[in-house]
Amino acid sequence: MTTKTETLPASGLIELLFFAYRDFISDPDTILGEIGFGRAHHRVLHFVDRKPGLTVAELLDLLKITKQSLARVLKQLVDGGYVEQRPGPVDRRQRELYLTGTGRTLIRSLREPQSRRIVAALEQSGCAEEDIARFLFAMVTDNAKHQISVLNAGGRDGAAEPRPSED
Amino acid sequence: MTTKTETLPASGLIELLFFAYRDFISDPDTILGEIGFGRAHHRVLHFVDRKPGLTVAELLDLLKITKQSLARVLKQLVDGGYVEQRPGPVDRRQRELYLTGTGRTLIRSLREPQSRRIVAALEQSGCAEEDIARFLFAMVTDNAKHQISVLNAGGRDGAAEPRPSED
DNA sequence: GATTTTATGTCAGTTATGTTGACATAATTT
DNA sequence: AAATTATGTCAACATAACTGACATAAAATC
Repeated sequence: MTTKTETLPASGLIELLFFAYRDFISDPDTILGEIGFGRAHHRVLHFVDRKPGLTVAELLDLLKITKQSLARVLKQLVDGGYVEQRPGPVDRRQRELYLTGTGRTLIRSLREPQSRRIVAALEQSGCAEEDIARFLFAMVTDNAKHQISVLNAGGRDGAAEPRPSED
Repeated sequence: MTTKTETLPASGLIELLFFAYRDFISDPDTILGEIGFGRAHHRVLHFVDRKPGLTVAELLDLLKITKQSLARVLKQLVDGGYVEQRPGPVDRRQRELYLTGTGRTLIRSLREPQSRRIVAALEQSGCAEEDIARFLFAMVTDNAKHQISVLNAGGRDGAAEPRPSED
């Protein structure tokens, strides 16, 4: 009789996710390192690009970090001319965040290798992007599901975005 | 004419990977936090469990961190009775690493919520585990592909594991 | 109009996890 | 006997997170 080695279902994917995410992140990390930035800057650039004009509070809610943590990287991004702050047109306490041309160039250069890697992986694996998207979407918490929906609904044309209660 | 918004292929997956990995990590993070450990401990526990008896050098190569970084968390894991070190039977300079019963219990409790989340996501998305596995495997670097293969080949029965050059 | 709440910023200290460089020890290899 | 290797350790440092406390200006409420 063999010794029973308890293996949970789908545990192979646990390890694969670790490696995949690590390598997925490494390309932009290299670029960021060269200009003295890190992942924190990357995330800010990403979301400001995804929703131009979003406020500091909205960004904090997406990143799930404290304002003190955000302040440091945001200051560096503003000082470096990657991000612009404008007072909110309706509530002047708010700071709306926008990427500058430089900021847009940087986020594009960070996304490029990631896009390449994903496209290559889709091809190599023969998987459909939609399937992977559905799986990854199903992996996130309900709160994140909602946030992603809002981002994809796109605040481009003033679609009245109802801001539901967030607890 | 509308302003052209450059969007790279598969860029939706970039954001989804960020959210999915963050939420995937959060369950074990909570458990770890309660006993004063972090992700670094998690990773060590995972790989020692995956390949019982692996050496410090092998672990460093999997984690891609320096020995000084590893030393800190490894010491805590050994002192806490989660990991055991035994001199290598053939080369007594090496330290083979093994989980104790406590260590195995802990890594199982960390894997459980992750397994649950993955299983639920597979069901919700209607995706096959094999497809996701193929995609994630395709996402990693060649070096990691090799490491994963070795781990899955399983060093259980003395299969002579050829250790190829690693540069 | 005065008070309270809100959005944001800032100062100071702490923690987790990584880094580099230098050196020590014991065991193996040459 | 000498050199190399596997591991450990000391010290200093960086990044990105954290908590707690307080400041300011604008908006909302009483």
